[in-house]
Amino acid sequence: MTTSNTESQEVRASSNFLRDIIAEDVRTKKFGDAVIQTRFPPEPNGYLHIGHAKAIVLDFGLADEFGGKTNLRFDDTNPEKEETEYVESIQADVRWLGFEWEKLRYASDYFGQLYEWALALIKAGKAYVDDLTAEEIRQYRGTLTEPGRDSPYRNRAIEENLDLFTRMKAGEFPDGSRVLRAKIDMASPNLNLRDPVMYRILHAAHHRTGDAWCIYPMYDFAHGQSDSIERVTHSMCTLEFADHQPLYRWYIEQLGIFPSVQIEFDRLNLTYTLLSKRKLLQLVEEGHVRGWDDPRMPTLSGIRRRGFTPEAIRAFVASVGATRTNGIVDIEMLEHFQRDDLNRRAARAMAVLRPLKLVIDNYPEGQEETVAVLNNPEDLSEGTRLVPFSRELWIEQDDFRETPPPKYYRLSPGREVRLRNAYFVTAQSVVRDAAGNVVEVHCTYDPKSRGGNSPDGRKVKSTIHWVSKAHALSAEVRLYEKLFSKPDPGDVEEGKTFLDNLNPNSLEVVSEAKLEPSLGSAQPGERFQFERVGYFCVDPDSTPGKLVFNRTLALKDSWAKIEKKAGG
RNA sequence: UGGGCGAUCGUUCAAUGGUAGGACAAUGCCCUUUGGAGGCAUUUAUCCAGGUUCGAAUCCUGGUCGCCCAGCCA
Repeated sequence: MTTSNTESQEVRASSNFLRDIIAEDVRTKKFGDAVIQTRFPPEPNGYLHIGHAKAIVLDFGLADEFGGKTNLRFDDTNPEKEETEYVESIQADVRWLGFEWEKLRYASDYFGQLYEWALALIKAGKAYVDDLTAEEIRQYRGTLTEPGRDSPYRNRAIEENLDLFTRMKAGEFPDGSRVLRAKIDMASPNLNLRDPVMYRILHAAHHRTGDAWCIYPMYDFAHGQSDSIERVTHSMCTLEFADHQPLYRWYIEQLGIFPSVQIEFDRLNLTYTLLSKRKLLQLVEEGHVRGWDDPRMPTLSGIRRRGFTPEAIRAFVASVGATRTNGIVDIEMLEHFQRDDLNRRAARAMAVLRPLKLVIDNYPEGQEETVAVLNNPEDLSEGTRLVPFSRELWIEQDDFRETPPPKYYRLSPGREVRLRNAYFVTAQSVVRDAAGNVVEVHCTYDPKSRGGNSPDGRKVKSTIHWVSKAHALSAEVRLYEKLFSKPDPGDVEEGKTFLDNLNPNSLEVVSEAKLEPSLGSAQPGERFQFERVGYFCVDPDSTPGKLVFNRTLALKDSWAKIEKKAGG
C-alpha cells in the first residue's frame, strides 16, 4: 500500500492487540489456508468522519500487512435512513484515504440468502413470529436487573410461524404489526440474547432493492452472516458491539456457516471535536456550518477540503493505535502529524494576510527586480522561483510595532530586519490616518544586503515576509479555528446544548490578502505553506479571477506564546 | 442495583514474569534567511489493598473508578 519511501516517513505501526491476534491466527492456521479477509462495513446513512478513518486504516491496513484482502460492504439493512448519495461519498472517501477494496458488497445483496436462513431457523424451532407491539416487546424484555418474560406467541407451531413469516414477506401485514424473533433465552443477563428481533416489517423503498422487500433484517441478523458469506476471518468493530458478540456467534453456529470472528476495539475520540452523526447532521441542517464538507467539520470531506492529507491521517491513526480502553486523543496530535507532512511537502510562497504598506525611501522609484526564492527549504530538489521586488511592498501588520514590547524582534522605528530573500531594511518613520493609526511605514534599505546577507557580517534578529505591491494578487483567505471552544463539546450545563459550545470565531474571512504572483496559477486542492503564516490550500470556490484559500493549520507561533505569557 | 469491557506520564501508545520506553503537549537551552523546521535537556505514570514469585505494570484474590447494554437503529 505504501512505498518504502513514504513508509519511512509514516509512523512505524507499533504492536497492537489486533495485529497480535491476527498474527497468532496466521501462525496456528486457525482458518486453515484461507487468506486473511476483513471488511469495512459502513451504513450509508451519513458522511464518513475522522473516526471512521481509524476503522478504515485498521481494516485495510491489517489485512494488507498479512497479505489479505478487504471488502467494502455497505450495511444497508434500514431503508429509512440510507441513501445512494452516502454510498457514493463513502467510496470517494475510502479511495481518498488511499485504499482500494477487493469486492464492493452490500448487505442487501444477501437479502435472499438471509431470508432462506430465517426460514431454516423457523423450521429448526429456533425462530418465531411475534404479534406483540413494539411497546409490549420492550416490557416483556425485562430490565438490566430483572429477567424478561416469554411472549405469549413464543411457542407457536412451526407451520404457523412459516405461514406468518411468508405472509410478512408477501406484504400482507402493516409495519410494526409483527416481527420474527430468535428463540434464545428471555432470562439471559445479556439483553441481546432475550429473543432478539430478526426481521421487522417496513414498507419502505430501499435505495438498491426498491420495493422488492417489505421485511428487512436487523443488524444482528445480517452482519455476522454477511461476514460469513464473504469468508471474513477477522471482523473488527467498535467496543459498543461487544455485547452483541454472543449473538453474532449464535447465528453463525445455528446456521453452521463460516465462523467469522468479531473483535472489538476502541472508537477514536478527539478533543474539541464531535463525532456523533446526529449532531453533525444538526450542524449542517441548522446552518452552523456551510455543509458536510465545511472545512471545520471532522468529516473526511471536510478535512480534505481543509487541506489535510491522507498520508497525515494514516500516520496519525497508526500512532494512536487500537486498544480496548476508551480515551480521548488531543487534537494537537492530529495537527502535529499534518504539520509534519506538509512541512516536508508543501511548496512555500509569500502571502500577506493583513497588509501594511512599506515604502523603501532610498530604493529608486520605478525600479524593480526579481529575487530567487527556494520553493521548499526542506526539499532542495523543488528548485527555486523568481519573485518580483520593488519600492513599495506589503508586509504583515503584526510585523511592525511602533513601540515594540520586550522580546519583539520584528520591525520597529530604527530597527533593522531582513526582508526574506531580499534586503535588510531599517524603519525610519510612519504615516498615520486621521484616527492616528499607522497606515504606512517608511524605511531605508541596504543595497549591499541583496539576497538577505550583509557583506559586513552584520546580523538581524528577525526575517519578515513581503509581497511587492505592484505585483500582488488579491485573494480571499478563510481562517479556521476550532469549531468548539470546549475540549469536550458535549460537556454542557443544565439547560444548554452542545450548540452553546460552538466557537463563534471558528471562521474568519480575510477578503483582501496579498499574494506573490506565482500563486496565480494555483489549482483547487493545491497546498502551500505561506511562509511564517501557515499551511493553506486552494478551495474549490476559487474562480479564474479570484482565488480562495483555506488555512489548513497555522504554523506554530512561539512569539504568540511569549506575548501571551508577558501579557498575563 | 444484572451482564460485558477496561484502568501505565497531562494525552496517547509500548513494555507479553526480568532496566517502565516512544510520540504529542509543556518547560528551558542551542541553532536558524520562516519566532517554522531541526537539535539537546527537563518535568510527570503502573488505581488501591493483599497474595504468588528470586523478581509483578504483567499472574491470582478482593476492592475502587470509568465506559457500554433495556431500538421493530447500526
